[in-house]
Amino acid sequence: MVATIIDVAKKCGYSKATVSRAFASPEAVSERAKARIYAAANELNYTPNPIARAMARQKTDNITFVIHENQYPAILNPFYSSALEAIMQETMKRNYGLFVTTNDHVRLPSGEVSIKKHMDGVIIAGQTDRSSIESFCKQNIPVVVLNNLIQMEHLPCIAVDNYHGAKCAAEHLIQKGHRRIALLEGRFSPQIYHDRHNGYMDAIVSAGLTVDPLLIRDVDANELCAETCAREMLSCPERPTALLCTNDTIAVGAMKAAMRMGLRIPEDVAVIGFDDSYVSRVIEPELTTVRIDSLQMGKLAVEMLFRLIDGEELSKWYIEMPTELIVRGTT
Amino acid sequence: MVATIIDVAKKCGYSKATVSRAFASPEAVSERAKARIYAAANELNYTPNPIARAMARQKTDNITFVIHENQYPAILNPFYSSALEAIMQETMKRNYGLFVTTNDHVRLPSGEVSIKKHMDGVIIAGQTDRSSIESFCKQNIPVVVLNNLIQMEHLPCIAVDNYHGAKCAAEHLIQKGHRRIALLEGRFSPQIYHDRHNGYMDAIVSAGLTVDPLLIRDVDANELCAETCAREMLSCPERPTALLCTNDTIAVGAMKAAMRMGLRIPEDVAVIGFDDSYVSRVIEPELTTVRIDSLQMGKLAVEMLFRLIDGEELSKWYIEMPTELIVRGTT
DNA sequence: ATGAAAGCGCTAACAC
DNA sequence: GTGTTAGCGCTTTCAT
Repeated sequence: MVATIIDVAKKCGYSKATVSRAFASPEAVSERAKARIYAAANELNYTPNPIARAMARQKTDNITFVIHENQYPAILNPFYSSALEAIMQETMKRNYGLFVTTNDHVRLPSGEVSIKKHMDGVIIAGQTDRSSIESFCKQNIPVVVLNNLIQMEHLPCIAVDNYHGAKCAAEHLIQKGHRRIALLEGRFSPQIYHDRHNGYMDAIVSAGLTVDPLLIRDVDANELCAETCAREMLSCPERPTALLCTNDTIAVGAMKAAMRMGLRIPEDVAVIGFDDSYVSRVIEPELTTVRIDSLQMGKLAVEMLFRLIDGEELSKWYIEMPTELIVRGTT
Repeated sequence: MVATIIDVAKKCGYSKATVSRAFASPEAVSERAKARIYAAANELNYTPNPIARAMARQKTDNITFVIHENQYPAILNPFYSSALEAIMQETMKRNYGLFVTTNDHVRLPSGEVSIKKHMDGVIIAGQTDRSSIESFCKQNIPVVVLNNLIQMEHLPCIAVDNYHGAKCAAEHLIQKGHRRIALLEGRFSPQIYHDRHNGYMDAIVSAGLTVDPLLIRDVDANELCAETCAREMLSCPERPTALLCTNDTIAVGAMKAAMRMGLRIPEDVAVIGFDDSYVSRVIEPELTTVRIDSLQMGKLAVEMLFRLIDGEELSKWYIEMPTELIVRGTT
């Protein structure tokens, strides 16, 4: 049906070995041969079959980005989408293919799970389980973990200095004169949750302010839930004058609550977000937020992964991304 | 290094055919054999190699989503990201793999371009070139085109009723009493551009209003450009009282211009967007916009593609998605 | 520079 | 229900 290397070989009179070389390592083939081979290939609409190539070379030239489904949405995820954008660009640059998947496993009839492995390497976004990573290791597939720190021998991780980010944000509010600073914290992975929580706590305590448990609330990281929560807090007699939110989506919800209650931002209530995702500059006034360079994070992940794929050594197995407070209009 | 089907066969005493069946069609294998085979497989950390499987079956169980790089950003694209989200979910449901790529071609040493084909089918988002589609056809790879109508025999396309959407939006503004309605149009593909343009024009003309060329402006579809453009228009002595924008990003830029000039929305100036993308509900007041069900669009694309992959007939080659005006706070 | 031949790991007739 | 065998389309020694 579709032309194969044999068809081309027959048509041009060279062996399939030479045809193969003409495509895979053209410098090893004479000009004369190449001319004939390419001509024959064009006539037959022949293009090399990458599956067969992968089979013979034991290499697919693909990598996979996995974002587990509990982190829904996957593509529309406000945090991971920009990391993925960068991963995509970098992967394309190297002429690799990119799989994107929420379920890196497939259930075998044996009841066991088996990883899908059309790929030479994997980037795992955030939450995952050790067994998942172990599966990849057993199949000798390099893994890089993005936005999560998993203690495992020779497992490259890129995480974020969340503690510092949250601390700076709280300090900024304190310095602006706020004394009742609420914390709306998303139910993220324990690691991230605690680091941001502790950053806030330490800033409050260091400043000699009292920690009011009523001002600390867990929320689901969506606008509606955040809005409801913020509205409740802002309705209290002793309402907070600032809302520190552990991601931008929560911050947007909080802003909506304030605006809809007729409060002015930042005069009546200040808001800070986290991540510096695209929403932070959509809302007006634009959101003061803790910036994480997630594009750079994605880029670093790809670079580490390709080093591993190429069999090189990694200078470090753990990278901590810095955070930086970006002051915009909501403080 | 990594265990193969042969290792398992040796270890458990069955032939590799039976081992293969135990994984690919377990119902054809006795319980006794399966028990032994799975046990051996587990000990060896064996999992079937999908490349070899694809090679033998001539089927990869993968599809590809291609969004050409001129439509940058790819993942962060406000329109295509939600279609991709749906495509992803649907694809995972069927236990297929999903490639995402901006360059579906790879340059061959022959100077020709060759498509990457680890996949059984392709969804192309928006702009593309005929030759790209023809390449896929020549390799017998089914293609579905999303958000673009390309006249080609047996080429499934899913596009949008842009004319109707723009017309409704303009009519809504007219009905609200607006007489100076500006049009900020993004430089999209000619098809989309013209349909939205004509929808606006027809509504204006039908209402007996005069078309003021000063009120019609092309813009790049980003916030900054839109804000600049809107600011200029709103600074004119005879400023428009409504801004019809051909996507939500432009509308957000326009809203920022108005807000920063101290104009109230919708009292002083009304704004309408297009797409009903995530930004429409981030901005406050929330944006009146023309809804396109892009999740559904993605879902339909996947369904059509799988029909083709499964060798079934398509009842129709062209689907036009309806549009619907969603009235929120900006009108 | 080119060719012959042995895989790569699996599936799918076909036979028993 | 299980085994035998012939591929799937390419790469890669090893010769020449």
